[in-house]
Amino acid sequence: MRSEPAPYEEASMTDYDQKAMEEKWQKQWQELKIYHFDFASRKQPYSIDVPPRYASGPLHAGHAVHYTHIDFAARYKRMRGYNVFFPLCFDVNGIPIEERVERQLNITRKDIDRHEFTKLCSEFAEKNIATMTNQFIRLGESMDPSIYYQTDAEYYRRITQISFIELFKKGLIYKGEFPVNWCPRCMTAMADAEVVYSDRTTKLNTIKFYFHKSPDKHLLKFHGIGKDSNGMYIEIATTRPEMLAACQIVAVHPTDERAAWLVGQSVKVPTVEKEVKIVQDDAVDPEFGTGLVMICTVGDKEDLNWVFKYKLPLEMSIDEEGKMTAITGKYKGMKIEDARKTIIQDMTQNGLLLKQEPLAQNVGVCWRCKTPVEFINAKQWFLKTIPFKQLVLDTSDAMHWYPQFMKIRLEDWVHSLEWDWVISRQRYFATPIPLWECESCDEVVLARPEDCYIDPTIDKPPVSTCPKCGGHLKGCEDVFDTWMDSSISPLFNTFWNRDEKKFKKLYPMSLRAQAHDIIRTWAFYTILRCMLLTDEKPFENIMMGGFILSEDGTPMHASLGNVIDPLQVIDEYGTDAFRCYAASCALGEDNPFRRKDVVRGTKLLRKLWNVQQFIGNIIKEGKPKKPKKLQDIDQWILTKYSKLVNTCTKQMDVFDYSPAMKDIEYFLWHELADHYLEMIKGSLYSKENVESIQYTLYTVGLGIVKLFAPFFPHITEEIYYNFYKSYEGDDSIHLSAWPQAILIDDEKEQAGETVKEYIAKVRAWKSEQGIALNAPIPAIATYAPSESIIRLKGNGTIIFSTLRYPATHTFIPGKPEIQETITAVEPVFSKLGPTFKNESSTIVQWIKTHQEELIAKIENGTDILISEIPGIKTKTKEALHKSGYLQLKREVGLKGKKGSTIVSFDGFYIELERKKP
RNA sequence: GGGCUAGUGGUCUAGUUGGUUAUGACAUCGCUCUCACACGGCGAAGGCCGCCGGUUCGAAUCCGGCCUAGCCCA
Repeated sequence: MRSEPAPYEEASMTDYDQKAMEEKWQKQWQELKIYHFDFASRKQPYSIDVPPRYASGPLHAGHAVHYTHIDFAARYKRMRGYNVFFPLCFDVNGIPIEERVERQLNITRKDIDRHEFTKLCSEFAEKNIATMTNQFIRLGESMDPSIYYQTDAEYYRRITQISFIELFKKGLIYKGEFPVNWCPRCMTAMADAEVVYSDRTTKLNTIKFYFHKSPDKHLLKFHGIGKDSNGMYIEIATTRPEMLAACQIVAVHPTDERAAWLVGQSVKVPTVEKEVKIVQDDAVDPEFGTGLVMICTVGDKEDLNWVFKYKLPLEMSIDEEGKMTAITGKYKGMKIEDARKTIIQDMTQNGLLLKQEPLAQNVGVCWRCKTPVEFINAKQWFLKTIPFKQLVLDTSDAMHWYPQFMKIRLEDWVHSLEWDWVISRQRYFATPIPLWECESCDEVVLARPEDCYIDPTIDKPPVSTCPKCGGHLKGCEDVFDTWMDSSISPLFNTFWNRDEKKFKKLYPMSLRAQAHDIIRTWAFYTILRCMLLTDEKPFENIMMGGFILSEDGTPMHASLGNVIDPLQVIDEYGTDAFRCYAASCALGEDNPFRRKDVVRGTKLLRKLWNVQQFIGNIIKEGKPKKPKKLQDIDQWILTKYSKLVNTCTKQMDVFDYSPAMKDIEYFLWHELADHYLEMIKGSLYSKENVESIQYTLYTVGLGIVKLFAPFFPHITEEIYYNFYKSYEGDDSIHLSAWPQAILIDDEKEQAGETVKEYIAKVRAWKSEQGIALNAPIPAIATYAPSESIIRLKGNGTIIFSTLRYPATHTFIPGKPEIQETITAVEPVFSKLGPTFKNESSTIVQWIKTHQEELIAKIENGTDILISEIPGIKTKTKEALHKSGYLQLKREVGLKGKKGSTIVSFDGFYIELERKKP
């Protein structure tokens, strides 16, 4: 059981039902189609390359926050007068969907007809799309369904295929070999997602590798080096002795004491006629086995990294049936397990095996049959990537990254690239690769672009036989990596290859929004593909969302049961409140889900609602006109408001939502509600300066609703309809113009601040004294420096009515005749430090320990020369107090004039009639 | 193992051209129903700013090392 505040429905507030209100607007916005991108518009487009949501399941809170961040941008830009392109879209191709379908139905894709299977995948995805479309609406996202797309539709796959054909014609596509995860039992290639990990115990075998040329005997003092009648050898521990034939290299850690002697030597691989070199490498774990590692192609993923680092040949010791290949010599054709047993027997007989010990191991196995996964070589299609590293880096430099540091991740990734992009998959549910191959001569026949979308497993090639040798043409059964589809989203969105006019208008797109986990995929591949096809960057700005973790700070995982359903949160607190949490997440940073911030959102919304009720009541007679003269306090709040508009606009421009919302919130809650509204109430009830106040309240009230509109679309729309729409005329606040600064007057702002502080201090004092805030105060006079008195006098009405001062109260420049005592003397560090450097700590120490002496001297009007302080060598004639090295803390004695009491706050002294006993 | 990011009262969080007295929220404890809001207002208590070292007169802030967490490493 959670103990939580009562749901908002039970709130005692009248006319405020967030849930009903949100439903009402969600429905109405759909009917009014207010988020429609208008191709005919003359407004400048702001186009957003939205992440097409992957259709493998419903949205969780993390997705909800990401899309909400994008929605903030869309709504803000709409109010700034842009024609916003914000498509509703889904990514549908790919392995994860295949995998979910297989698991759900407990089948493999090979169990049924290929096209039957893709149909099941499609149906599965459609259900999720329907669910998510509804989720987007409930989240208040302003996506436009009229520019909808999904990546598995023929209209989209067609563009994927055409883009491939163009790249092929440019000579950027080639066929090569590449290792894939392979289940030897199911005889199928596997995605990483299909590999599960399982703990099992295996045997670690320590094997002799003889030196090619026996080195110096002193090496024998090191561990892992031995000698027998056949010569000197190194000891290597391995769990996969059957892979010895594929051994390419032996590695040792560079800090290993043996490294200097071993690196560069050659050793003989047991059981096969082969010599390999010893190298040093950081990735070796010196603690594992003997600290010497044999690197095979390809035992595991780590081996693959070494293969590319040292450019080793891709030799395979295991074939697709899980049998040993020809390179293993006498073990050829054996099953893996049998080969391992036999080779161990052989090595034992030949004295090559030193020891065998049990080892707990975490191995990758096929999720279905639990057979350990192997790597085998498969024919794959590649897109040339390595030659374009610099092109991608230059392009990323030409874009604005938010936050900036995310660009470093892309750069790191690009620098670490070792091989080209494998774009083919041995899969079904994805875009078919649009080509045929000759069964006799391997000639490739491409599809004609005008024939796309095309499925070579069904459709006929453009020519009936191989143009080269007349052989039979076989349709390509491989499909594209899903990133081949999604990495052309900017091209699809902008009508590339379909409508040159629209393309020119929309490309490059204004904004790419995505999360940081797919920088190396989506961001990288998009930049690469789009540059290769258009020679221009795909977008101007890229905004990178962080990760949303579960409430305890761990990542959300279905298996951990900690996935947060945004709709549940919305059901409980409302969409606008959820969006308050979303806004509180800084861009690019990982954030745990904070229920408290949602609850806080409900409070903020309520405050906004209440303030607007108050304002609405005051402006109900009509749209106030700008009066000839605005009272000071109105100019003060208008200046504050204008400055808020300026900072907030700057923040929204760079997606700094969290500080923007905080600033608006602070203004609303404190400056406007706590101070301004309280200050003007008195005038309002006594009908003074009403026009000035009405104008100010209308301007600031409407402005605040507009500033909040991108964050809280529902409540702001409701308030707009209730109080402002009849005067403003825009059909929706979301179609209205973003506010502008209307008055910046620093002098009036200062005056207002003085009055605000004065009133706040007196109100706080009343509260402390237990005096009701609306009770009169017997204040006789206020003393303050003359510039403060001028400011206070200029706002006399406000002060008298707010604080309920008697009409006889007067403002007097200067100080009253009171007893003022110095209570403490403090050093001014920022002045002492730079002047006296090393000696400043001595001075500070002395000040702290000689308080009474100092206070006495200062009160007498004398001072202390710095040179008088013991231990000070600096020659200076400066005095501590007069030269400004001290700050005095004063207290006002309560003994004022007869019959009165003095209260003081910094700089103000208020003389009060003494309470009658 | 590598890259990036974060580590601040019980919980969450703001805070970089270095200035000694670190922001706010939630929770806790006082006081207070005042004509938009008691789901409000006023106030109090609560911190070796992850750890260690360095630079500096002075470090949450700059530098180095370490620990912990998140994402990515085809």
